[in-house]
Amino acid sequence: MSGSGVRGTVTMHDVAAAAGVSVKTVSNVVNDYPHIRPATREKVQKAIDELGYRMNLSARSLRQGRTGIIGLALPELSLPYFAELADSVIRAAEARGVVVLIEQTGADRQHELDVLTSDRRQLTDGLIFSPLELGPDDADALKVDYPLVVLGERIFGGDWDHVTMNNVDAARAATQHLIDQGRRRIAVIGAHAGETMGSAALRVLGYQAALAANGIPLDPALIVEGGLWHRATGADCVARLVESGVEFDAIFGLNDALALGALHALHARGIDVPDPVAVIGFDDIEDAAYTSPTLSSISPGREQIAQEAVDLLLARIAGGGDPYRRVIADFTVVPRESTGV
Amino acid sequence: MSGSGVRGTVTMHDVAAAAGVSVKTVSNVVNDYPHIRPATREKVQKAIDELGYRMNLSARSLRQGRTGIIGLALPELSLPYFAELADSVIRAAEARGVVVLIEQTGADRQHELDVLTSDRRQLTDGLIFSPLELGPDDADALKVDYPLVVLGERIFGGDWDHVTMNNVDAARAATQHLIDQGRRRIAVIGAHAGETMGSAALRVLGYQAALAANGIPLDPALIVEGGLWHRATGADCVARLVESGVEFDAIFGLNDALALGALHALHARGIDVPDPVAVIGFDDIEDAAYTSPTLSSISPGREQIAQEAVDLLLARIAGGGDPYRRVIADFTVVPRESTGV
DNA sequence: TTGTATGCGTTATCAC
DNA sequence: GTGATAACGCATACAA
Repeated sequence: MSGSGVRGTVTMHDVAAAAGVSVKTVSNVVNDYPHIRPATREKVQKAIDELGYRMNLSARSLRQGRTGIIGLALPELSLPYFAELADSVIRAAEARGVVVLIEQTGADRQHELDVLTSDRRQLTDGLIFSPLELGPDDADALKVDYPLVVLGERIFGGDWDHVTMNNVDAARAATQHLIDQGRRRIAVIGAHAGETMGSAALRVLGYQAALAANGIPLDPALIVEGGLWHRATGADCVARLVESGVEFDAIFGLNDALALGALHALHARGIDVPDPVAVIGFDDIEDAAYTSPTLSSISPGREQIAQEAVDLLLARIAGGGDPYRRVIADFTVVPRESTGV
Repeated sequence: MSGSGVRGTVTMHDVAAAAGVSVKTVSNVVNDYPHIRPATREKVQKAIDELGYRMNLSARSLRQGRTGIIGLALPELSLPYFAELADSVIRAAEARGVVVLIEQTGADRQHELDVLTSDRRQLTDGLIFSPLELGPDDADALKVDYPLVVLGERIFGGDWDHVTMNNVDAARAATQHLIDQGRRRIAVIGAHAGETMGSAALRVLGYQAALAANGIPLDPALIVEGGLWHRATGADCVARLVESGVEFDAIFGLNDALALGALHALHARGIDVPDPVAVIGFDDIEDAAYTSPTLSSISPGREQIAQEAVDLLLARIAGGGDPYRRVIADFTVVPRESTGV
């Protein structure tokens, strides 16, 4: 009866006793230590099976100083892009034998700072961090003493690994796509006024570059501010755009949630898509393929980002003092009905 | 220099030495033990701050037999309903001082079974489990020796806590809502043929009950099978429905993803919503408020489900041998444009 | 109110 | 190739 059904009761000692070996030998077996006599291994395995032994991971963590858990800090899972990113990160982690602890920062600056120094960092071997509010001034806060991989381009050049995409080029490509469809009065929604390094600023830069490359004058009235990149913000941006009376024949949503909100607001006002107004988003979330009309977007290579991030983090955890790396994921333009393709 | 900046190097012993007390006293302070002399507490706190002491959670876990982590097993985060559920669970957990480890089962039966016996269960104090494939025959697999809260109504009457909603009544209300708008030929998409206990079966039951209560004959041709409740499945169901040539003036998507797929497929065929075809979904995901037209749905009290689940699990972890509970969350009908309201 | 000593289950360092 | 034993850092009887 001993231990059967009672959680965590069977220890290596029990297995060792049952198999007539020492605990070290049991440890060797469960850890696939190379030099074990087959007969010994078999004997131990038999005892393990019969007793239903499960390793106590807390004990192992204490001893090794590692938990086998990695942290993933992101704004919120109810934003489809981050839900899909989390999905990919969890899959990548599972394939590599680690599990993922998710923390939501709610796009709150203080919360983003807290997550870096939280007690929970004790529980994880490293952190994949996708900040939304921290900026260049917070670089010091990111100088932490555990393995860290930062997603996005908000903060450059620190002592940590970085996985991002080329926001400028991708936004330029999105804008160029609209221009290629004959659009000249292209509004961009979700801009962040004071920002210089965030995704918003970089994507607006790409937008401006595309206009310039095509000799299209930049009209500041077409750049619409919008804080949180939620659907509601996108709808609100379009409302303000329409009320302002400025003419436009296309909208570039700085992410898909904004673009979805835009589609909704345009529909509510009886403005058809793609004519007279074309719409493109950014992120290529699953929704984009199912809206009416379907939403053109930029696919940021989410799977690649997730895998690179996990690989970099695990390499860092494994202890390489390698130079910090900066991985730039590929993107592609995904044309759909909302841009008339 | 000792330990500063080097992770995990400062222990209770160091703090005790610095403060001139014993480790037990340090332990008392960090655990808010009531009877400590203020002067002592202050002295210890000062040493903690100066040394930058952080408790080693692995050591605590080993000692206490608890990790402070709860597991959440769900099909996949890229399904919006589950992403939003995870969001709510993480918030509820955080408010109660525990963190959440998410595992995706991919709606795969074997994977759902594996998650119940995985090594990872060693890492969590309990599990909130949302199965999609397990059925009544798998009840034995759910007889586990750790705290478990099951979401949904797939498996009844075991020795575990249960949080669900009244699927039958909710589906009846959804159907009744369509009937109230004058619909008589109501198709339902996403049905599961052999199933008797799952959400699909229960919701179809509610659908049938509503028809019967209104004297509307049941036409089997209006019940469309659809395995995975993804958007693509919803689109496919509608395609088959249209091709079958059967007349219909409304569609009840057994979840919102199916309904979104249906909206997409109807739009692609030039069939307007809500006239001639009204559509209602189930789950009330955020998307529903932003589709064109907006999607009527059933709100399942997701926040309530998450909080109840976490509370039940923590109570069970805390050790109550209380009788197993079954919590039924409230639902509401949310009428939007897709049903002509 | 605080200190001492022991053990949680594992891995690692040595011997043998 | 395998065994004895000492940590890992904390919580808790038990003692004082």
